[in-house]
Amino acid sequence: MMVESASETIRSAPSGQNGVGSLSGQADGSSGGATGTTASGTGREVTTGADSNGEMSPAELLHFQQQQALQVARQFLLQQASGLSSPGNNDSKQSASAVQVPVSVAMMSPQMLTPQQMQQILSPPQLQALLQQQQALMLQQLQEYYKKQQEQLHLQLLTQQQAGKPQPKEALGNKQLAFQQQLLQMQQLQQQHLLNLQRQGLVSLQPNQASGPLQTLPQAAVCPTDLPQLWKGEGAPGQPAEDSVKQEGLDLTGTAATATSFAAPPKVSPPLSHHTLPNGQPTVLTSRRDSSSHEESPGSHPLYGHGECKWPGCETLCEDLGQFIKHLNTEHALDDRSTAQCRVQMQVVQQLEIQLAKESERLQAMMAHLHMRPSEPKPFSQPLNPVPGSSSFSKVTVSAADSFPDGLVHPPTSAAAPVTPLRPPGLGSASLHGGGPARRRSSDKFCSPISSELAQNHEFYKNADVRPPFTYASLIRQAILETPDRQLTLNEIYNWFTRMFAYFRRNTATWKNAVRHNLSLHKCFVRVENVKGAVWTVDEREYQKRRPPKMTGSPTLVKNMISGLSYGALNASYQAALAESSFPLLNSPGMLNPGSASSLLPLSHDDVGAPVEPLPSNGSSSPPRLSPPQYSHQVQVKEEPAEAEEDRQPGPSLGAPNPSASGPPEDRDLEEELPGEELS
DNA sequence: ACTTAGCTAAACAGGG
DNA sequence: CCCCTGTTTAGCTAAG
Repeated sequence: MMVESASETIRSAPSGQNGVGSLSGQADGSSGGATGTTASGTGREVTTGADSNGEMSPAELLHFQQQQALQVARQFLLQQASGLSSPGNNDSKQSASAVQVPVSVAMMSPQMLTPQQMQQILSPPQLQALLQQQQALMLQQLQEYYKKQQEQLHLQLLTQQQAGKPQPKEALGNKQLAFQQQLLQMQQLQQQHLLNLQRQGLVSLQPNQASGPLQTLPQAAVCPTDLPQLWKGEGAPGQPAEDSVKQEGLDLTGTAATATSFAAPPKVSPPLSHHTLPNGQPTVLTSRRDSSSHEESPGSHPLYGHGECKWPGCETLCEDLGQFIKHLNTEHALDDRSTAQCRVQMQVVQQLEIQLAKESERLQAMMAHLHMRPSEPKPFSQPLNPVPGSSSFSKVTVSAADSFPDGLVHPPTSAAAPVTPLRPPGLGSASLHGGGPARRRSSDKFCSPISSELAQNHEFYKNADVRPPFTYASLIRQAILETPDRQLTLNEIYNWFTRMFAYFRRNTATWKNAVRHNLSLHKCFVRVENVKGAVWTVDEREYQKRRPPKMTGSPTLVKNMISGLSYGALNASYQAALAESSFPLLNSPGMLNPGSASSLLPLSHDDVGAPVEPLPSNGSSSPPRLSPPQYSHQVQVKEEPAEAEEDRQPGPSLGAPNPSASGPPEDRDLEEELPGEELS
């Protein structure tokens, strides 16, 4: 009894790490604290600084403020540049979790909770590519922006000083006002970054924190209507030109040359995919038209859904599309307000992108830390395809939208808008909800053939401390089936686990116990006495027995899968299915390109939980299915165990290199090590 | 509400 | 005695 309670606590710990269960709660609390302090701390400094210095001369005051602001700005830059290392990981979960992802999500949704999960979804290469882009962009932007700001501030300062004395109080007041505005802008910017940091950084605290600091800002920042002023007229006092300059500074394409002190690592290819949008106006127009023209063709409109207007902050009910259109034209016409809102939205998107970039960066760091092998870098080299911002974190969006201050003009990065299903996590779905311990049952069973997922991401699992979305049983089976003779000693199974998954390099007592437990518990695992000792084999029949019922029948599920998957997912699934058999052979784990996948021949599909396998007959259109019959797969006999299992293996046939009977168990170890998977 | 599957913890036994 | 391997029981959670 006592023990039990103890175990309880213990258990909770690990699960906590997984972080799934506690997504929002935990995230908010912990990370929030950490980041929050920093963030708000800095933010306040600036603010208070300004307030408290009332006694100084105006010029001094300004100077002081300026210095402070700049300092803060620098800090941010630094943080941005180096802060990736921060271990925090919650925030991503949070954002992800909260989201109500659109379509694509259906498939991948669950995954995104943890950063790890997110990573899973996005696939390392994608993340990396994205990350690189974003990171470069971000740095550039920041650099430029801050530089401009500095220039501007100096200019103002100068102006003020020159005119200072003779100037009447009024004038000075105006200038100060203008300056304040600028400062404000800067603060906003900072806030934004803070937000970012918070989000990415770790935990979240998002809600609280995010809103916290922002709220401290003058409402103007948040108020859409005021936004235009900020970017349009903020320079009022004096230099219209400067405004534009400033804006451009943010522009990605902006001359990189400007990058000075921070010499942003020019990594990545240039700012590629982003187009420059000089000002808000054009942008607005563009985005608007775009959205209306491309997505909605039939009777729908991207801004219209569930009978209401989805314009940010507007939830006006509209009975039909026509009415909505009317509403759109009247309420959201091209005016300052709409423009401002649009800009805010742009920022939201950008923030998301930045966040994604950060998460990616973190992933990269994690992988690096885990000795990602050199081969990994591949992704980097081809940062080309601008992975469409897979910004499906709606939660973030929401909060951001609400509170986002303005201050920057960014390219719309249209990419982010259309949430494109990055990768069919057909597999990943499992762990999605899988909170802590892996309640991945569903995925395991239906949608993700373990081998396929592994094939695609084994590199990832190998290096990232992410719990694989499969049950122990399926993993064990996979381990066994992967070997030529389809049998493994317990110790070999352990080795496989640790070799294949970074996750299983920790908490060994726990998972080993689980492995043993599973071996004993499930009939599908047959222990065979061997000369050398005992080995474990898989009784496919038994194994299949236990899972069939699941999704076979559920048409809805299948449907969902299909629809949710979209072609991309489908591809993946299909690929996965194909890949299954040839797991070891797969090489490009992280990437999914159908093309290559198709090249693989479906040897057999052993897989696991394969969704469809059990009931091929169900007429439903199951995407991935391969010909059912052949799943005889390679399980061929092992040397002596002629146990029950072999009934069904038809024949060695297909590609399985069958070592067949001859393999001395002893060697297994060796063999096992090298086989394909390692080689990849 | 109930059942099932899966995970974790732990006790226990046998063998080396 | 310790460790490893297996087996078994129990509690808990998520999902159906």
